[in-house]
Amino acid sequence: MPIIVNKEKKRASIALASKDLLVQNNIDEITISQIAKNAGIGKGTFYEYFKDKNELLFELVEQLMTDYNKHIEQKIDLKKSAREKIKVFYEFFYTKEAKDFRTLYQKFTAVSLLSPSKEIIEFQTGCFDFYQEWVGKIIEESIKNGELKPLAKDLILCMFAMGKGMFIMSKTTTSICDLKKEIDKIVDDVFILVENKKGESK
Amino acid sequence: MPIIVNKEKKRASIALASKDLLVQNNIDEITISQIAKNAGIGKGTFYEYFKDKNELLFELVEQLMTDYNKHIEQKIDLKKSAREKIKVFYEFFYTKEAKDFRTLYQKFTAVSLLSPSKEIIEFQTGCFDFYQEWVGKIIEESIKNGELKPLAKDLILCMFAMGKGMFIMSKTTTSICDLKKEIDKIVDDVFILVENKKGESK
DNA sequence: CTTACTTGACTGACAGTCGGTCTAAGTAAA
DNA sequence: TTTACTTAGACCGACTGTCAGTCAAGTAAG
Repeated sequence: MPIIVNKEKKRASIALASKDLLVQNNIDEITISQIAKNAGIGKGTFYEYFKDKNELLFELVEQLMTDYNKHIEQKIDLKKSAREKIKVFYEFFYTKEAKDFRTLYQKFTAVSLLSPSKEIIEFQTGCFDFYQEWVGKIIEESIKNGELKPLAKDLILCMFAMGKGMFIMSKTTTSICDLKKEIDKIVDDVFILVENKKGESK
Repeated sequence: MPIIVNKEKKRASIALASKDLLVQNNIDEITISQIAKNAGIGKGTFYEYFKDKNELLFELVEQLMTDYNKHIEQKIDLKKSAREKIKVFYEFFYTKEAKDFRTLYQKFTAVSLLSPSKEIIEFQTGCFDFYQEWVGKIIEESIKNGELKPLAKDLILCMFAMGKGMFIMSKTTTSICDLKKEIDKIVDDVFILVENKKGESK
Protein backbone atom coordinates (compact mmCIF):
# COMPACT_ATOMS: atom_id res chain seq x y z
CA MET A 1 0.00 0.00 0.00
CA PRO A 2 1.14 3.54 -0.68
CA ILE A 3 1.60 6.26 1.88
CA ILE A 4 -1.68 7.51 3.27
CA VAL A 5 -1.38 11.17 4.11
CA ASN A 6 -3.52 12.88 6.66
CA LYS A 7 -5.33 15.22 4.32
CA GLU A 8 -6.53 17.49 7.09
CA LYS A 9 -3.08 17.88 8.60
CA LYS A 10 -1.37 18.50 5.28
CA ARG A 11 -4.01 21.06 4.41
CA ALA A 12 -3.40 22.80 7.71
CA SER A 13 0.35 22.76 7.27
CA ILE A 14 0.21 24.16 3.74
CA ALA A 15 -1.98 26.97 5.05
CA LEU A 16 0.33 27.69 7.94
CA ALA A 17 3.35 27.75 5.64
CA SER A 18 1.59 30.35 3.49
CA LYS A 19 0.79 32.64 6.39
CA ASP A 20 3.57 35.19 5.93
CA LEU A 21 2.99 35.31 2.19
CA LEU A 22 -0.69 36.08 2.71
CA VAL A 23 -0.05 38.57 5.48
CA GLN A 24 2.55 40.53 3.59
CA ASN A 25 1.01 40.70 0.12
CA ASN A 26 -2.25 41.60 -1.53
CA ILE A 27 -4.02 38.38 -2.43
CA ASP A 28 -4.15 39.17 -6.14
CA GLU A 29 -0.43 39.82 -6.18
CA ILE A 30 0.33 36.29 -5.03
CA THR A 31 0.34 33.47 -7.56
CA ILE A 32 -0.53 29.86 -6.89
CA SER A 33 2.93 28.88 -8.12
CA GLN A 34 4.47 31.15 -5.49
CA ILE A 35 2.32 29.62 -2.77
CA ALA A 36 3.18 26.10 -3.91
CA LYS A 37 6.90 26.80 -4.13
CA ASN A 38 6.82 28.50 -0.75
CA ALA A 39 5.07 25.52 0.81
CA GLY A 40 7.45 23.09 -0.89
CA ILE A 41 4.81 21.37 -3.01
CA GLY A 42 3.87 21.26 -6.69
CA LYS A 43 1.22 23.50 -8.12
CA GLY A 44 -1.03 20.54 -8.83
CA THR A 45 -0.76 19.43 -5.23
CA PHE A 46 -2.07 22.77 -4.08
CA TYR A 47 -5.28 22.07 -5.98
CA GLU A 48 -5.58 18.69 -4.28
CA TYR A 49 -6.10 20.54 -1.02
CA PHE A 50 -7.63 23.90 -1.96
CA LYS A 51 -10.04 25.11 -4.59
CA ASP A 52 -8.34 28.49 -4.83
CA LYS A 53 -6.47 31.18 -2.90
CA ASN A 54 -9.58 32.25 -1.05
CA GLU A 55 -10.03 28.78 0.37
CA LEU A 56 -6.44 28.88 1.60
CA LEU A 57 -7.12 32.17 3.35
CA PHE A 58 -10.29 30.69 4.79
CA GLU A 59 -8.44 27.69 6.23
CA LEU A 60 -5.83 29.96 7.77
CA VAL A 61 -8.40 32.25 9.36
CA GLU A 62 -10.23 29.27 10.81
CA GLN A 63 -6.99 27.99 12.33
CA LEU A 64 -5.89 31.29 13.78
CA MET A 65 -9.35 32.01 15.13
CA THR A 66 -9.43 28.74 17.04
CA ASP A 67 -6.06 29.56 18.58
CA TYR A 68 -7.00 33.12 19.38
CA ASN A 69 -10.29 32.12 21.00
CA LYS A 70 -8.50 29.85 23.43
CA HIS A 71 -6.11 32.63 24.32
CA ILE A 72 -8.83 35.22 24.79
CA GLU A 73 -11.07 32.94 26.82
CA GLN A 74 -8.38 32.56 29.45
CA LYS A 75 -7.74 36.27 29.49
CA ILE A 76 -11.41 37.13 29.97
CA ASP A 77 -11.68 34.75 32.93
CA LEU A 78 -9.01 36.77 34.72
CA LYS A 79 -11.04 39.98 34.56
CA LYS A 80 -13.71 40.66 37.10
CA SER A 81 -15.95 43.47 35.86
CA ALA A 82 -18.10 43.19 32.73
CA ARG A 83 -16.45 46.33 31.45
CA GLU A 84 -13.00 44.79 31.64
CA LYS A 85 -14.17 41.55 30.07
CA ILE A 86 -15.78 43.35 27.17
CA LYS A 87 -12.64 45.35 26.60
CA VAL A 88 -10.58 42.18 26.36
CA PHE A 89 -13.00 41.06 23.73
CA TYR A 90 -12.29 44.15 21.62
CA GLU A 91 -8.53 43.74 22.00
CA PHE A 92 -8.51 41.67 18.85
CA PHE A 93 -9.01 44.82 16.84
CA TYR A 94 -5.84 46.54 17.98
CA THR A 95 -3.52 44.33 20.04
CA LYS A 96 -0.09 43.72 18.60
CA GLU A 97 -0.36 40.02 19.38
CA ALA A 98 -3.17 39.57 16.90
CA LYS A 99 -1.66 41.73 14.18
CA ASP A 100 -1.15 39.02 11.57
CA PHE A 101 -4.44 37.38 12.29
CA ARG A 102 -6.12 40.77 12.02
CA THR A 103 -4.54 41.46 8.63
CA LEU A 104 -5.80 38.13 7.37
CA TYR A 105 -9.19 38.72 8.90
CA GLN A 106 -9.37 42.01 7.04
CA LYS A 107 -8.73 40.22 3.75
CA PHE A 108 -11.13 37.45 4.69
CA THR A 109 -13.85 40.00 5.41
CA ALA A 110 -13.27 41.49 1.97
CA VAL A 111 -13.52 38.07 0.34
CA SER A 112 -16.67 37.37 2.35
CA LEU A 113 -18.22 40.52 0.91
CA LEU A 114 -17.04 39.88 -2.64
CA SER A 115 -18.03 36.25 -3.02
CA PRO A 116 -19.95 34.99 -0.02
CA SER A 117 -19.90 31.24 -0.62
CA LYS A 118 -22.13 28.96 1.40
CA GLU A 119 -19.16 27.80 3.45
CA ILE A 120 -18.02 31.31 4.25
CA ILE A 121 -21.49 32.44 5.27
CA GLU A 122 -21.82 29.38 7.45
CA PHE A 123 -18.51 30.08 9.15
CA GLN A 124 -19.20 33.77 9.63
CA THR A 125 -22.62 32.95 11.05
CA GLY A 126 -21.04 30.49 13.45
CA CYS A 127 -18.56 33.12 14.64
CA PHE A 128 -21.28 35.70 14.98
CA ASP A 129 -23.49 33.43 17.07
CA PHE A 130 -20.56 32.24 19.15
CA TYR A 131 -19.29 35.70 20.07
CA GLN A 132 -22.79 37.06 20.43
CA GLU A 133 -23.51 34.36 23.00
CA TRP A 134 -20.21 34.95 24.71
CA VAL A 135 -20.79 38.66 25.17
CA GLY A 136 -24.38 37.84 26.08
CA LYS A 137 -23.27 35.62 28.93
CA ILE A 138 -20.94 38.29 30.30
CA ILE A 139 -23.66 40.89 30.21
CA GLU A 140 -26.39 38.69 31.64
CA GLU A 141 -24.18 37.57 34.49
CA SER A 142 -23.43 41.19 35.31
CA ILE A 143 -27.09 42.06 35.24
CA LYS A 144 -27.75 39.26 37.70
CA ASN A 145 -25.09 40.40 40.14
CA GLY A 146 -26.30 43.98 39.91
CA GLU A 147 -23.35 45.48 38.05
CA LEU A 148 -25.47 46.38 35.04
CA LYS A 149 -29.01 47.54 34.44
CA PRO A 150 -31.31 44.99 32.74
CA LEU A 151 -31.54 47.02 29.55
CA ALA A 152 -27.83 46.45 29.00
CA LYS A 153 -28.95 43.22 27.36
CA ASP A 154 -30.52 45.18 24.53
CA LEU A 155 -27.19 46.70 23.57
CA ILE A 156 -25.27 43.47 22.98
CA LEU A 157 -25.88 43.45 19.24
CA CYS A 158 -25.14 47.16 19.01
CA MET A 159 -21.80 46.79 20.77
CA PHE A 160 -20.91 43.81 18.66
CA ALA A 161 -21.68 45.62 15.42
CA MET A 162 -19.86 48.68 16.67
CA GLY A 163 -16.65 46.69 17.03
CA LYS A 164 -16.87 45.36 13.51
CA GLY A 165 -17.72 48.79 12.13
CA MET A 166 -14.88 50.50 13.96
CA PHE A 167 -12.47 47.90 12.66
CA ILE A 168 -13.56 48.35 9.04
CA MET A 169 -13.41 52.12 9.34
CA SER A 170 -10.00 52.09 10.95
CA LYS A 171 -8.75 50.15 7.93
CA THR A 172 -10.42 52.26 5.26
CA THR A 173 -10.16 55.81 6.60
CA THR A 174 -7.57 57.97 8.28
CA SER A 175 -10.14 59.38 10.69
CA ILE A 176 -9.55 56.79 13.39
CA CYS A 177 -5.91 56.99 14.37
CA ASP A 178 -6.00 55.34 17.78
CA LEU A 179 -8.50 52.51 17.59
CA LYS A 180 -7.90 51.31 21.16
CA LYS A 181 -8.59 54.75 22.57
CA GLU A 182 -11.74 55.23 20.50
CA ILE A 183 -13.18 51.83 21.34
CA ASP A 184 -12.32 52.19 25.04
CA LYS A 185 -14.04 55.55 25.08
CA ILE A 186 -17.18 54.16 23.48
CA VAL A 187 -17.28 51.24 25.89
CA ASP A 188 -16.83 53.60 28.84
CA ASP A 189 -19.52 55.96 27.56
CA VAL A 190 -21.98 53.13 27.06
CA PHE A 191 -21.18 51.64 30.44
CA ILE A 192 -21.97 54.96 32.12
CA LEU A 193 -25.45 54.55 30.70
CA VAL A 194 -26.04 50.93 31.68
CA GLU A 195 -24.06 50.58 34.90
CA ASN A 196 -25.79 50.72 38.22
CA LYS A 197 -24.23 53.39 40.35
CA LYS A 198 -22.13 52.07 43.21
CA GLY A 199 -24.04 51.10 46.30
CA GLU A 200 -27.41 50.74 44.62
CA SER A 201 -26.89 47.15 43.43
CA LYS A 202 -30.33 45.86 42.65
CA MET B 1 -8.12 70.00 -34.83
CA PRO B 2 -9.80 66.75 -33.75
CA ILE B 3 -12.88 66.39 -31.62
CA ILE B 4 -12.16 67.16 -27.98
CA VAL B 5 -14.29 64.95 -25.75
CA ASN B 6 -15.22 65.87 -22.23
CA LYS B 7 -13.16 63.22 -20.49
CA GLU B 8 -14.99 63.58 -17.21
CA LYS B 9 -18.39 63.18 -18.82
CA LYS B 10 -17.40 60.22 -20.93
CA ARG B 11 -15.85 58.58 -17.90
CA ALA B 12 -19.09 59.07 -16.03
CA SER B 13 -21.18 57.71 -18.87
CA ILE B 14 -19.03 54.60 -19.27
CA ALA B 15 -19.40 53.97 -15.56
CA LEU B 16 -23.14 54.45 -15.66
CA ALA B 17 -23.46 52.11 -18.63
CA SER B 18 -21.63 49.44 -16.66
CA LYS B 19 -23.85 49.71 -13.62
CA ASP B 20 -26.07 46.69 -14.24
CA LEU B 21 -23.10 44.56 -15.18
CA LEU B 22 -21.36 45.42 -11.92
CA VAL B 23 -24.48 45.04 -9.83
CA GLN B 24 -25.43 41.66 -11.22
CA ASN B 25 -22.04 39.93 -11.34
CA ASN B 26 -19.06 39.29 -9.14
CA ILE B 27 -16.31 41.66 -10.16
CA ASP B 28 -13.86 38.91 -10.99
CA GLU B 29 -16.41 37.26 -13.24
CA ILE B 30 -16.60 40.32 -15.48
CA THR B 31 -13.94 40.89 -18.13
CA ILE B 32 -12.77 44.24 -19.41
CA SER B 33 -13.80 43.15 -22.91
CA GLN B 34 -17.33 42.57 -21.64
CA ILE B 35 -17.43 45.98 -20.00
CA ALA B 36 -16.11 47.65 -23.15
CA LYS B 37 -18.55 45.84 -25.43
CA ASN B 38 -21.39 46.66 -23.07
CA ALA B 39 -20.47 50.33 -23.04
CA GLY B 40 -20.04 50.38 -26.81
CA ILE B 41 -16.34 51.18 -26.77
CA GLY B 42 -13.13 49.33 -27.58
CA LYS B 43 -11.05 47.65 -24.93
CA GLY B 44 -8.23 50.11 -25.44
CA THR B 45 -10.61 52.99 -24.90
CA PHE B 46 -11.60 51.60 -21.54
CA TYR B 47 -8.01 51.98 -20.41
CA GLU B 48 -8.02 55.60 -21.59
CA TYR B 49 -10.51 56.32 -18.85
CA PHE B 50 -9.90 53.76 -16.10
CA LYS B 51 -6.87 52.01 -14.67
CA ASP B 52 -8.83 48.86 -13.95
CA LYS B 53 -12.20 47.46 -12.93
CA ASN B 54 -11.84 48.73 -9.39
CA GLU B 55 -11.49 52.28 -10.60
CA LEU B 56 -14.69 51.85 -12.59
CA LEU B 57 -16.49 50.67 -9.47
CA PHE B 58 -15.04 53.60 -7.55
CA GLU B 59 -16.32 56.12 -10.12
CA LEU B 60 -19.77 54.56 -10.02
CA VAL B 61 -19.97 54.58 -6.23
CA GLU B 62 -18.91 58.23 -6.14
CA GLN B 63 -21.66 59.09 -8.62
CA LEU B 64 -24.40 57.17 -6.87
CA MET B 65 -23.38 58.48 -3.48
CA THR B 66 -23.69 62.09 -4.63
CA ASP B 67 -27.18 61.36 -5.93
CA TYR B 68 -28.21 59.47 -2.84
CA ASN B 69 -26.97 62.16 -0.48
CA LYS B 70 -29.15 64.76 -2.15
CA HIS B 71 -32.15 62.49 -1.85
CA ILE B 72 -31.54 61.63 1.80
CA GLU B 73 -30.84 65.23 2.80
CA GLN B 74 -34.33 66.29 1.70
CA LYS B 75 -35.88 63.34 3.45
CA ILE B 76 -34.14 64.10 6.73
CA ASP B 77 -35.33 67.69 6.67
CA LEU B 78 -38.92 66.43 6.65
CA LYS B 79 -38.48 64.55 9.92
CA LYS B 80 -38.81 66.36 13.21
CA SER B 81 -37.36 64.22 15.99
CA ALA B 82 -33.70 63.22 16.15
CA ARG B 83 -34.79 59.60 16.36
CA GLU B 84 -36.64 59.81 13.06
CA LYS B 85 -33.81 61.68 11.38
CA ILE B 86 -31.28 59.11 12.46
CA LYS B 87 -33.48 56.32 11.20
CA VAL B 88 -33.65 57.92 7.77
CA PHE B 89 -29.90 57.94 7.81
CA TYR B 90 -29.81 54.16 8.34
CA GLU B 91 -32.35 53.56 5.57
CA PHE B 92 -29.50 53.23 3.12
CA PHE B 93 -28.72 49.84 4.58
CA TYR B 94 -32.07 48.28 3.78
CA THR B 95 -34.32 50.44 1.62
CA LYS B 96 -35.33 48.99 -1.73
CA GLU B 97 -34.57 52.30 -3.44
CA ALA B 98 -30.86 52.03 -2.66
CA LYS B 99 -30.59 48.34 -3.49
CA ASP B 100 -28.24 48.65 -6.48
CA PHE B 101 -26.12 51.30 -4.82
CA ARG B 102 -25.90 49.12 -1.73
CA THR B 103 -24.73 46.12 -3.72
CA LEU B 104 -22.02 48.23 -5.31
CA TYR B 105 -21.13 49.74 -1.97
CA GLN B 106 -20.69 46.24 -0.59
CA LYS B 107 -18.22 45.42 -3.35
CA PHE B 108 -16.51 48.76 -2.95
CA THR B 109 -16.07 48.13 0.77
CA ALA B 110 -14.45 44.82 -0.07
CA VAL B 111 -12.10 46.46 -2.55
CA SER B 112 -11.30 49.13 0.03
CA LEU B 113 -10.25 46.41 2.47
CA LEU B 114 -8.30 44.43 -0.10
CA SER B 115 -6.29 47.20 -1.71
CA PRO B 116 -6.80 50.52 0.04
CA SER B 117 -5.27 52.93 -2.45
CA LYS B 118 -4.57 56.50 -1.45
CA GLU B 119 -7.57 57.69 -3.49
CA ILE B 120 -9.94 55.20 -1.89
CA ILE B 121 -8.80 56.02 1.63
CA GLU B 122 -9.21 59.69 0.88
CA PHE B 123 -12.73 59.17 -0.42
CA GLN B 124 -13.76 56.92 2.46
CA THR B 125 -12.34 59.40 4.93
CA GLY B 126 -14.30 62.18 3.28
CA CYS B 127 -17.51 60.16 3.53
CA PHE B 128 -16.80 59.28 7.13
CA ASP B 129 -16.20 62.88 8.15
CA PHE B 130 -19.18 64.12 6.18
CA TYR B 131 -21.69 61.69 7.66
CA GLN B 132 -20.14 61.95 11.10
CA GLU B 133 -20.67 65.69 11.02
CA TRP B 134 -24.16 65.26 9.68
CA VAL B 135 -25.24 62.94 12.45
CA GLY B 136 -23.34 65.16 14.86
CA LYS B 137 -25.43 68.19 13.88
CA ILE B 138 -28.68 66.29 14.32
CA ILE B 139 -27.65 65.12 17.74
CA GLU B 140 -26.29 68.45 18.93
CA GLU B 141 -29.37 70.29 17.82
CA SER B 142 -31.53 67.85 19.73
CA ILE B 143 -29.40 68.27 22.81
CA LYS B 144 -29.88 72.01 22.58
CA ASN B 145 -33.64 71.80 22.28
CA GLY B 146 -33.81 69.36 25.17
CA GLU B 147 -34.82 66.24 23.25
CA LEU B 148 -31.62 64.42 24.15
CA LYS B 149 -29.29 64.29 27.11
CA PRO B 150 -25.84 65.88 26.59
CA LEU B 151 -24.05 62.54 26.74
CA ALA B 152 -25.84 61.50 23.56
CA LYS B 153 -23.00 63.31 21.82
CA ASP B 154 -20.58 60.63 23.00
CA LEU B 155 -22.49 57.94 21.16
CA ILE B 156 -22.31 59.42 17.67
CA LEU B 157 -19.26 57.42 16.64
CA CYS B 158 -20.70 54.29 18.24
CA MET B 159 -23.94 54.59 16.32
CA PHE B 160 -22.12 55.30 13.11
CA ALA B 161 -19.88 52.27 13.49
CA MET B 162 -22.87 50.16 14.49
CA GLY B 163 -24.56 50.90 11.17
CA LYS B 164 -21.53 49.86 9.20
CA GLY B 165 -21.03 46.76 11.30
CA MET B 166 -24.65 45.69 11.00
CA PHE B 167 -24.48 46.12 7.26
CA ILE B 168 -21.37 43.97 6.91
CA MET B 169 -22.81 41.29 9.16
CA SER B 170 -26.13 41.24 7.33
CA LYS B 171 -24.19 40.51 4.15
CA THR B 172 -21.88 37.87 5.58
CA THR B 173 -24.07 35.93 8.01
CA THR B 174 -27.57 34.53 8.10
CA SER B 175 -28.06 35.70 11.68
CA ILE B 176 -29.57 39.05 10.74
CA CYS B 177 -32.63 38.36 8.67
CA ASP B 178 -34.49 41.64 9.04
CA LEU B 179 -31.91 44.40 9.06
CA LYS B 180 -34.44 47.23 9.29
CA LYS B 181 -36.05 45.69 12.36
CA GLU B 182 -32.74 45.07 14.08
CA ILE B 183 -31.39 48.56 13.43
CA ASP B 184 -34.65 50.20 14.44
CA LYS B 185 -34.61 48.23 17.66
CA ILE B 186 -31.05 49.27 18.46
CA VAL B 187 -31.81 52.91 17.73
CA ASP B 188 -34.91 52.76 19.94
CA ASP B 189 -33.00 51.06 22.75
CA VAL B 190 -30.22 53.62 22.62
CA PHE B 191 -32.69 56.50 22.48
CA ILE B 192 -34.37 55.23 25.63
CA LEU B 193 -31.03 55.77 27.33
CA VAL B 194 -30.26 59.22 25.97
CA GLU B 195 -33.69 60.78 25.58
CA ASN B 196 -35.00 63.18 28.19
CA LYS B 197 -38.31 61.95 29.49
CA LYS B 198 -41.27 64.01 28.33
CA GLY B 199 -41.93 67.14 30.32
CA GLU B 200 -38.44 67.42 31.80
CA SER B 201 -36.84 69.24 28.85
CA LYS B 202 -33.36 70.40 29.79
C1' DC C 1 1.18 -4.73 -9.83
C1' DT C 2 -1.78 -1.68 -7.47
C1' DT C 3 -2.98 2.27 -5.27
C1' DA C 4 -2.49 6.87 -3.14
C1' DC C 5 -0.35 10.72 -3.94
C1' DT C 6 2.60 14.13 -6.44
C1' DT C 7 4.12 16.95 -10.12
C1' DG C 8 5.24 20.52 -13.59
C1' DA C 9 4.42 21.02 -18.53
C1' DC C 10 0.49 22.46 -20.95
C1' DT C 11 -3.68 25.21 -22.37
C1' DG C 12 -7.14 28.56 -22.62
C1' DA C 13 -8.42 32.95 -20.99
C1' DC C 14 -7.66 37.28 -19.62
C1' DA C 15 -5.30 41.97 -18.53
C1' DG C 16 -2.99 45.42 -20.32
C1' DT C 17 -0.27 47.50 -24.42
C1' DC C 18 0.80 49.49 -28.74
C1' DG C 19 0.83 50.63 -33.44
C1' DG C 20 -2.29 51.90 -36.66
C1' DT C 21 -6.76 54.22 -38.17
C1' DC C 22 -10.13 57.75 -38.21
C1' DT C 23 -12.01 62.28 -37.92
C1' DA C 24 -12.38 67.12 -37.94
C1' DA C 25 -10.25 71.48 -37.22
C1' DG C 26 -6.44 74.31 -38.85
C1' DT C 27 -3.53 76.07 -42.68
C1' DA C 28 -2.32 77.87 -46.78
C1' DA C 29 -1.84 77.96 -51.66
C1' DA C 30 -4.58 78.74 -55.84
C1' DT D 1 -13.99 80.25 -51.81
C1' DT D 2 -12.22 75.92 -52.83
C1' DT D 3 -9.14 72.22 -52.26
C1' DA D 4 -5.28 69.67 -50.66
C1' DC D 5 -2.50 68.75 -46.95
C1' DT D 6 -1.27 68.58 -41.88
C1' DT D 7 -1.92 67.49 -37.27
C1' DA D 8 -3.37 65.59 -32.90
C1' DG D 9 -6.79 63.73 -30.03
C1' DA D 10 -9.73 59.80 -29.81
C1' DC D 11 -10.43 55.22 -30.71
C1' DC D 12 -9.62 50.44 -31.39
C1' DG D 13 -8.64 45.44 -31.46
C1' DA D 14 -4.78 42.31 -32.55
C1' DC D 15 -0.95 40.98 -29.89
C1' DT D 16 1.88 39.49 -25.83
C1' DG D 17 2.90 37.84 -21.43
C1' DT D 18 1.05 35.89 -17.37
C1' DC D 19 -1.49 33.03 -14.63
C1' DA D 20 -5.18 29.70 -13.05
C1' DG D 21 -6.41 25.37 -13.38
C1' DT D 22 -5.80 20.54 -15.67
C1' DC D 23 -3.96 16.15 -16.64
C1' DA D 24 -0.97 12.50 -18.06
C1' DA D 25 3.09 10.75 -16.48
C1' DG D 26 5.83 9.69 -12.48
C1' DT D 27 7.02 8.02 -7.67
C1' DA D 28 7.09 5.11 -3.89
C1' DA D 29 5.20 2.02 -0.58
C1' DG D 30 3.18 -2.40 0.16
